[in-house]
Amino acid sequence: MLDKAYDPKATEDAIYASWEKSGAFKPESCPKDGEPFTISMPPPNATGQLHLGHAVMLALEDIFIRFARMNGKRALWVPGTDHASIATESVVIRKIQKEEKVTDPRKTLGREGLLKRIHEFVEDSRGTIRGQVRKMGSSCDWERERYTMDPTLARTTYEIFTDMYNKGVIYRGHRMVNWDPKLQTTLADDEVVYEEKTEPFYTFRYGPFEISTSRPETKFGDKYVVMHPDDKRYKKYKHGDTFDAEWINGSVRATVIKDTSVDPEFGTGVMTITPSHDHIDFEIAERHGLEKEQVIDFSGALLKVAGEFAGMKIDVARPLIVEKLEKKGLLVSVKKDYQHNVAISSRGGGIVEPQIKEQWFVDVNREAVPWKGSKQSLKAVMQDTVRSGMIKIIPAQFEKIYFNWIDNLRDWCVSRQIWWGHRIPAWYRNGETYVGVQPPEGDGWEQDSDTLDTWFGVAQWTWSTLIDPKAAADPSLSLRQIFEKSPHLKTFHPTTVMETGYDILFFWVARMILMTTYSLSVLAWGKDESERIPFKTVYLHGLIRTRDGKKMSKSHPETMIDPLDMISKYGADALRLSMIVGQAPGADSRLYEEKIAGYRNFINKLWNASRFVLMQCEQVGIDPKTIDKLPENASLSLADRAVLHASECLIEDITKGLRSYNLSGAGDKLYSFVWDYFCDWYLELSKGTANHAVLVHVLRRILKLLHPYCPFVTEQLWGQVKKTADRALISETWPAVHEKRKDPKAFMDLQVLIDVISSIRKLRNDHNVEPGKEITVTIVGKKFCELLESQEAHIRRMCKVGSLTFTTDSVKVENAASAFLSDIEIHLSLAGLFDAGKLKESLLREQAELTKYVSGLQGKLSNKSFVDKAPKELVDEQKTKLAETEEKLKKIEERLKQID
RNA sequence: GGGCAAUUAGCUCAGCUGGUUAGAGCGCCACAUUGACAUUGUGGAGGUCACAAGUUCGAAUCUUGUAUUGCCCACCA
Repeated sequence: MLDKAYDPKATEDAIYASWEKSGAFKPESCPKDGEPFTISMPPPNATGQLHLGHAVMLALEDIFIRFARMNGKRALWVPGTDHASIATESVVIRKIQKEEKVTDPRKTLGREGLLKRIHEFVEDSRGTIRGQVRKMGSSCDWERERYTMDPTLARTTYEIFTDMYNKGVIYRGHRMVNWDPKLQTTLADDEVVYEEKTEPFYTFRYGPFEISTSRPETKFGDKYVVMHPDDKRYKKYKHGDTFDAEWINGSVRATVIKDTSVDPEFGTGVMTITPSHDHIDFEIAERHGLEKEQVIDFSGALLKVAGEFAGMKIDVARPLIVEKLEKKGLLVSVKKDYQHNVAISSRGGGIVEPQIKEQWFVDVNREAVPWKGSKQSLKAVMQDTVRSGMIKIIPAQFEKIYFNWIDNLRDWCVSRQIWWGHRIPAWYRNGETYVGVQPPEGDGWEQDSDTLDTWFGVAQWTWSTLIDPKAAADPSLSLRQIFEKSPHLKTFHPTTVMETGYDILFFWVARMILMTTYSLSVLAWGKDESERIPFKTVYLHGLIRTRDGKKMSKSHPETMIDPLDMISKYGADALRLSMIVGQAPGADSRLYEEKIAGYRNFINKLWNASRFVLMQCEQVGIDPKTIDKLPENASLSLADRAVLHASECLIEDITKGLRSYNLSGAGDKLYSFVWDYFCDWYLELSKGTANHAVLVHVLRRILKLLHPYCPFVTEQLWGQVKKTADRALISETWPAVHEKRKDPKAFMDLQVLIDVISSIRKLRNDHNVEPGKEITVTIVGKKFCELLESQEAHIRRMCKVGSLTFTTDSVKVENAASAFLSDIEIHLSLAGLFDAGKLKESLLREQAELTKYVSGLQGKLSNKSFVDKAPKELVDEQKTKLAETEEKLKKIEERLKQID
C-alpha cells in the first residue's frame, strides 16, 4: 500500500533512471511510421548552474515532447550545451584571478594555456548541467547530446563562414565598434548598456561658431563643423567653406559640412565631429568622405594629436583641457546639470569607447540567397519566412517586434577579440588573405587572432546537431556530401518547435533563421523553401520574476529561487506545474514558494486519490492491475456514467489545448477536474458503492493526461494501476475519445444531485445546525423527484440526513429552512433549532438578489431589438431563466408569508 | 525619440472569436475533522473589470482618447 503522503525525493531519480535505461527517450522507440517531432534544446551555457529560466524551458519542452511521443510521433529532443565564449572566458579568468592571485591570466598562461584551463572548467560544468537537466525530468535523447565546440559543429561553422566569404556575404572592413578598453575587446551592440549620468556640458568658441560637447577630450582632431543645410542662422556658410580657428593646441583649418542628421534645435545647431570615436560622426564622415583621425588609443589614453596631453587617460585629461580652453578665452558656458546616456559595458562595467577597427561582418543586404526563384538578401529572407507563415511565432505580437527589428538591422559584426570560441578561419601573409576550413599551405601565414561571435556558430544549432559526426569527421567530404550522409538531418529537420525566452529572440532566434536559411539554401539542400527553415513554430516564454515583479539577479541572492532547491523541497512535478499553469506565453510571470507548495499539495491530492482507489479495490479483493474492461453503460450508476462523460470531454479539452500550445489552460483544467470533480464529487459519491472498474479507468485516464505535466508522480502511480509487464506510462498512447461513453444526460443529472447536496449543506451552515446532527429533509420536485429518489443514499450520507421524504405535490412546511432550485424545493425541518429571524433574513436576502436579477432579465426581454437581433437560442434560454426565477420568487414569498 | 504590451478580489493571475448573476489559487472569517488526503473538508466575506467617450439589443472583451506601469530598440553632439 502507498504511503500517506507522496515523497518525490524517494522516487524521482529512480524513475528517471528507468526511463533512460529503457530507451524511451529515443525516437527509435516510437512507432516507425510516426511523424517526426523535433525540438532542439536551447543549449544552456556551459558555465555552471541551472537557473529558473532553464527550468521553465525544460518543463515546457518536456511537455511538448511527451505529448508528441504519446501521440505516436517520433519524438526527438536533442540536448546540448553552449561554449558561450565571452561569458565563459570571463568566468574562468575571474576564477583564476581570485583563486590563484594571477592579475592577468592571458599573459601568464598564454593562449594555449588559458584555453586548456577553460576547457577543463567547461567539461566539469557540463557534467553538472547534465545532472540538473535530468532532475527536471527532461526526456531528451542523451546519446545525441551535442556541444557547440564539438568537431562536427566547428566544421559546419567554418564551412559556412568560408562559403559566405566566397560569396561576398562575409567581408572584412573598418567599422565603428563598441570597444571596451577594460576588457580589451569589442562588444556587440546588445552587450552595451546605457546609464544616465549627469555631467558638465561645455560650449566653446570654434572660429565663428559655438559648439557644445560633454567630451572635450575627443575634440583635438576636430576639423569639420557640421550644420543642417536648412538652418537659416548659418545660411551664409556654404558646404565646403574653410576657415581658421584657434583651438586647443594652436590654430586649425576647419571645413564647413552641411548634413541633415544635425538637429538645429539642439544646442547651437552646430557641431564638430570626431569620426573615430562616435557612431554618428563616423557615418557623417563616410557620407562626405572626410578624414578620420584616431584620438584615443585602445587602452583609453590620448594619442600624439593631443600634444601636451598625450598619454593621459581621458578622465584625467578632461578637466585640464577645459582649463586650458578657458584660459584661452574659448569657453563660452558650462551647463552643469546636463543629463545624458553613457555607454557602459555589460560585461566589464567599464565605459565603452567607440573605435574604428578591422572586423568581420555579415552583409545582411547582399542579395546572395537563392530563394523563391531569385537571389534575395538575408534580411529579405528573414522577413519572408515569418510573413509567409512558414514560421509562426507564439505569441503573435512578437512577429511585429521581429519585423521592427529586421527593418533596423545593420550588418552583423561577427568577430570578437577573445580567445575562447571558434577562431576565425582566416590567415594573412603580406597583405594576402586566405579563408578556408583547412589552414593554407606554405609558410608565413598567420591566423586571425579573433574568434567568432558565439551566436554565429550556435545559430546553426538546429541542423548542425543532426549531422552525422562520422561523416563530418571525413575531410574528403564536402558539406553537401555530409548532408547526404546524415539521415537524421533529413528526417528530423526542420525542427517542429523552438521554445525559448523572448529575451533571446534577436540574439538567437532571428540569427538561427538567418544562418539556417542561408546554409540550407546555398547548399541547395531541401528543394522547397519550407524545408530550409530551422523550425516551424517559435514558442516564447517570459521572464520569471520575484513576487514583487523584480528581476531575480545574482547580485541579490535573496531574490533568487534555486530550482534544485525547490525540487528537493517540493518535487520536480510541483515545480513544473507552478511555472506553467497560469502563465501566458511571452508574458513575464512571478514565482514564489507558496505557489510551488500549492502545486505540491495538488500532487499529493492526486496521490491520495489514487490511494483511495487502491484501497477500495483492496477491500473487495480486486487487483486494479487486472481490470481491463468497463461494464456496459446501462449497468452503471449515475455518478459512474457522469464521470465517464466528463472524462471523455476532458480528453477533448486537453488534447485541443496541448495541440494549440495552450499549456496553461489545459493544465488548469486538469487541476480542477482532478480536485473539484474527481475528488470532491466522484470519489465522495463512490464511497460505499464504488464501481472499481470505473474508478480505475478514470484514474488511468487522469494519469495519462497529466503525465506530460507531472511525469514522475504519474509514472509512479501508473505502476500501481497497470501490470508491470505493460508499457511504462511514458511510452503509453494518448487516450482517444469514445463517443459511446459520452452521456450528457447523466452528467446533467449528476449536476442536479450536486446542487441539491450543496444546497442542503448551505442551509445547514446558514442555520448553524450542529455538525453531525441528523436532520429531516423534504424534497419537492416535479421533474427530478424520481432521479433524486434513486440517489437517496448519497444525499443521506453526504448531508447527514436522518429521514428524507420525496414528493411531487406541494407540501405545507413549518419550522423549516428552505432552498429553491429550479423545479426543486428543499425543506429542512428544524424542530428545536428554528430561528425565525435568521430564516427570514436569509429568505429576504435571496429575494432581493433574485428580484434584481428578474428585473434585469425583464428589461432585456422587453427590449425589442434584443428579441429581434439576438440569437434565438439565447432569447429562449433567457425566457426560461426568467420563468424559473419568477417561480422561485413566488415560492420565497409564500415561505415568507408562512413565517409571518 | 520609435515600437510593443499591461491595468480584473488584499496578493498572484485566468477569462478563446462580444452573450447566464465576472472565475481560480493563496490569504482572510466561521465551522468541521478517528478510514484517501491537515499537503484536508464544508460554508462565507471580498470586484462600478484603471478612467472617459464611442460602436452595439448587449462591452472586462471591439474602437478612440486619457492616466499609470513595464519591456524592447535607437541614442543626441
